[in-house]
Amino acid sequence: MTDDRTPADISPTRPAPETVAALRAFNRFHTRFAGVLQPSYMDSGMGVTAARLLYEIAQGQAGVLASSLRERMGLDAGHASRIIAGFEKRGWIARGRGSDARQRPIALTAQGRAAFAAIDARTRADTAARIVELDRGQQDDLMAALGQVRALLGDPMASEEASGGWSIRPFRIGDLALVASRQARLYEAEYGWGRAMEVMQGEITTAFLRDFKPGREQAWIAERDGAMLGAVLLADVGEDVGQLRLLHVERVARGLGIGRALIDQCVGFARDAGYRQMMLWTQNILTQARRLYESAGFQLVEREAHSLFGAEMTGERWILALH
Amino acid sequence: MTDDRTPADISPTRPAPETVAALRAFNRFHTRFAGVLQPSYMDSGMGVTAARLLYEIAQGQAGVLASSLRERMGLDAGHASRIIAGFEKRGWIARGRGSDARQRPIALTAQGRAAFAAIDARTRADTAARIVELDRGQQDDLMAALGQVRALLGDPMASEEASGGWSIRPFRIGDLALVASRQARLYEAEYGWGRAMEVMQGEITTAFLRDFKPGREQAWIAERDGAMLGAVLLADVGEDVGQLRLLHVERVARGLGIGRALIDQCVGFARDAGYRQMMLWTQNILTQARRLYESAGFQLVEREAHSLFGAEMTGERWILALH
DNA sequence: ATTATTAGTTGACGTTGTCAACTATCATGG
DNA sequence: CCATGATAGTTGACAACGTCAACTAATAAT
Repeated sequence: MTDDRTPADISPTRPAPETVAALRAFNRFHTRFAGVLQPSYMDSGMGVTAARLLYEIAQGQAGVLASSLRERMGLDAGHASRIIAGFEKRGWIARGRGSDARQRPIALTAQGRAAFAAIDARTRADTAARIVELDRGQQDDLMAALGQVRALLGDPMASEEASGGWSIRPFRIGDLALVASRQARLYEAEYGWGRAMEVMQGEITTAFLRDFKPGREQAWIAERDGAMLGAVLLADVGEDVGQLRLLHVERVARGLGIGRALIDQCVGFARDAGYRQMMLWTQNILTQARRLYESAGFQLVEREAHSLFGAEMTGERWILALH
Repeated sequence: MTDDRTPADISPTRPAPETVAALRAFNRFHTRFAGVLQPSYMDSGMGVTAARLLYEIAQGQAGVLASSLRERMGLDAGHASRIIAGFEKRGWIARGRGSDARQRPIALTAQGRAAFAAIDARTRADTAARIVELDRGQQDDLMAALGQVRALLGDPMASEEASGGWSIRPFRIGDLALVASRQARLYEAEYGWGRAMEVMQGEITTAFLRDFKPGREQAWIAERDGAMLGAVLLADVGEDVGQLRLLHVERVARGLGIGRALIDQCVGFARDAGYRQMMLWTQNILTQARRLYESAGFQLVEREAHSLFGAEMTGERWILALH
């Protein structure tokens, strides 16, 4: 786990001009790409705003209030009112009465669902058509990059979305090297640990892959929409002891309980695999990680000062009995 | 180098539903994020369209024709005409006469440049404000992800942009593990070489890092806006022989001459460092890479059949005398 | 009971964007 | 050279989009 950065580490650096330029260029690109400028949404005969509104109605709970939609989309009350009235006239929605008689809860009719489904299918096909030439691997890359952008730009939806939330899966080809890369950069940025740490991470992941014992060992990746949020390894160190290694959670994903979930996944697997004990090494300055280990039941059994990564610190060994 | 995929490998797989869903979700997010819906661009008193038009005028050559702008932006002739007339009335542009008397080439006046600069600064500040909380590393991640998205979604601008084009730089922390990850996934997707290859890549990069000899060894990353497009390593194998290792170019970046540039960089460095000879191992089925090596002056000196990565293939040793 | 607030509607109105008609110029081919 | 057609840009009519403020009806606060 890689937390407890010192204040200096998280102090908001003023964004670099290149970053700002890149983001602006991307914004221009995407505006064109998404075709937001086009007035008629997918030739459906309604404007983009109406289409977005219909989308919100269709996705949300039946019985939404106009005010909630308006607020969510930043729409003018009058404008929204007219669009909604239009939907009603077309028979797409029905409006009832709420407990509050001023409210007129909106629900899609069967007809409305059909209309939305038609538009939705059209959009989906259109979107799909724009990425047909991407193979499976490139699609994964795309999803990861999209997820990364959303996470970094702070999309509040990204964390709660139906499609999304995060999940944990076993590692696949290329994952472990990516873990090593992320960790190397993360520790460098947060603690200034340099190449020594990077080499160690490379050695750990490569050795893990080379000697991988299916059923006895495993690595897990926490991800959201294909973007890696964290990872952990379980290695067999003999004598029925499993070592938890390379736990980390990306900064953008902290506070979601991912670290704990990864530890639980790891410990659960080890227990099922019949290990007698879990073991891990960590550093005293990784206090957030230490808290996690402690709360998962690990106990500190050994400490040793060293300066493997430049600065002086204390390595710690923690164990957890499994039976 | 990783080319010459068989037809089966590049056959356009039908996009997976998750990918389409992720892209659509991203589109919704970004539409909101970029605020394209807002009618007045940055409270500048003009609409988004006018703002975009002004941007195009300011960015392009002086003396642009309205028709060119219109066509580029997909604008209605009448609409554009009125907006441009508005700019002229405000004194932001001056219109001359072209060789063709129908044309009225547009040029920004000093006043127009000032007005644009003001808006541009505002936009830049606004954009910067949205990413202030990102540290340097996260900004790099963001740029890489943005570049990746643009490349994968096929932004024609992405390749030619002033900011961009691609460039080659020495490796930094975390780069080599990323190279290993990308290569593992690439070879897996294109040739089905599995874990054996992945382990090899991990071993090569880790060993390189562990025994790195500054001045004698180096690795280079080709990138565009922070997104890795390719890489190559130069390793010292003794007796004044330098080995070129792990050359690869991402699919989205092929055909730009990046492979050749990486080889040249590598060979140039080796020559300057005083190596006597360059050497490399490759596989017979990587015909695109072989062509590159050949055109760079390498000569095939040894072949050996093996099946290290599953399928039967022939490993090849190529050398290049440097003096 | 008075006052303020909230959900939603309606009318007036300005802005944005579309379409077609229009002027002025240029290009081409007999 | 003239007829024809295309092109650059303008203009007017008009529909759609969006904003603002006034309005109704119901609820909440005191």
